[in-house]
Amino acid sequence: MASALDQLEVPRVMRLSASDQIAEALRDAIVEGQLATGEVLRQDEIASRFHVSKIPVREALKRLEAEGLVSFSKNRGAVVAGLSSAEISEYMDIRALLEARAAGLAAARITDERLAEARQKLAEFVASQNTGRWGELNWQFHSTLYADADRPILLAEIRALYDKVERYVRALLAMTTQTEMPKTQREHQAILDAFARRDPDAAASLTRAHVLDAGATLVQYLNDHRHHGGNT
Amino acid sequence: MASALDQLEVPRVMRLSASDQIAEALRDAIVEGQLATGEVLRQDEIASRFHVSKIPVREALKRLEAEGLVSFSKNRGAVVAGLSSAEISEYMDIRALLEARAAGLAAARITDERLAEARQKLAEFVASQNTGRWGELNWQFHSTLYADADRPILLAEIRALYDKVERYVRALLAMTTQTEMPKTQREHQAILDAFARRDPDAAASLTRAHVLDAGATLVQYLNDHRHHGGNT
DNA sequence: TCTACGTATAACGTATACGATCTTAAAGAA
DNA sequence: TTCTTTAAGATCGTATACGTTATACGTAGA
Repeated sequence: MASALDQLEVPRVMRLSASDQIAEALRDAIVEGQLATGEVLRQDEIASRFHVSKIPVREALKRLEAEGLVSFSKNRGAVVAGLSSAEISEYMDIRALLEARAAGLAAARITDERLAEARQKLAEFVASQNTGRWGELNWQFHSTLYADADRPILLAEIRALYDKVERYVRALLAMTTQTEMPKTQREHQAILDAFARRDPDAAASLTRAHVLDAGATLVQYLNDHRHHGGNT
Repeated sequence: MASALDQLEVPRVMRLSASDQIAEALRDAIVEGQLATGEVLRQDEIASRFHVSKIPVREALKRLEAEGLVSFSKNRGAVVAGLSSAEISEYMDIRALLEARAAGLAAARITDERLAEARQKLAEFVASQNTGRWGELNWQFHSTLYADADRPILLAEIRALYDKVERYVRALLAMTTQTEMPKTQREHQAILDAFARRDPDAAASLTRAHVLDAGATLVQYLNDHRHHGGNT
């Protein structure tokens, strides 16, 4: 059945619909903190920036509203949603539960190859000087560890939670570079060691503590720096 | 500032945007199982049924896609999303974690009034002959118990998980009415008793077991009745 | 009869258009 | 001056319109 057609690379332009592409781009911008909380998302402006009409823009915004990243007010459009410190605390608490579960499941079954991969990611993280990439490297390290749990939905839920708080974590990391980083990396190493021992209970409890610690640090930082704990 | 105008009830016909109303209606129909898995959701048909154009319909469908209740194929439109038994198992596992957390938090701080309210809901549930309302009554009982946890986001996450699996739970309940119901109600009573004792650990572990048990029963039922474990 | 191709029809995704609502700022009243 | 009113402009939410893509069916050839 081999033929010259097998060699043809189909360009497959337009892999995603316009609304999906816009949702992706806006999500990235919000998650990375390029769009600040409360910023108004004017449909016509976004439309012309992407060279499309408002229709796919609105569909993208509706999707992001469902994801909790933007919020609509009737006849007043969409703004980038923000989280109060209480809400962030809740999300980190839920993350701790889900990540501990994923860690416990994965630690019992992680392969040597995956372990090596996680080691590699952690080394990249430690070596990285680019603070802008820390969020991504941190995610790659943890998600690699969770991969052998073989729980795609659990992983997706964790990722969704990650996206909601990522901007706040970034803001904190940008401040406390040398203060917090060694502790974070010690925790990472301890988690990796627990996985290497195939110790599910240790992996789970260290992961839970790691996330809760990050959450507590984050909430304290926000309560200190936000004048009186508002959100919007 | 008082005037006769204050007494006028504004009809407030357009309380929600068209797309939000349609999203609500479609979500209810999917969650209640009125729209079967795989059913095609034709935009023009839905639009004419609601007396609107396709635009708000598409926005509603995009929102439901983000919620995981429908799925789009490019240029082929939307269908009601389905879950494999593995996916249902994952969701129930996550529910068990989150509901146990909510139960543990709430049991420590539940008020007498709330406890009475939960007792009332459970009595309604036990007395109800209308199997169609069981899903709602079950939710009301559990969410009443969780209310004093004062964790709105945790509660919303639990609700979202509930919505994803509700149709499958319903399908099961419709079958095994007399077999499973006494056990379920015994578990409900035990949970309520744990709350009454303000025993967070018992409330959490009983709730976890309750959800996991429902999940296991559900998955077993589906594996027996779905010819060879497919989804869609 | 069966397979491959071509055309028709239906549905999708998006652009354009338009009334409705909100915002802003100027004009007028206190 | 300061507060209220009002009119203009901007932005939203949705209807209509249109090109594009998938599916179904009929037709030609083996």
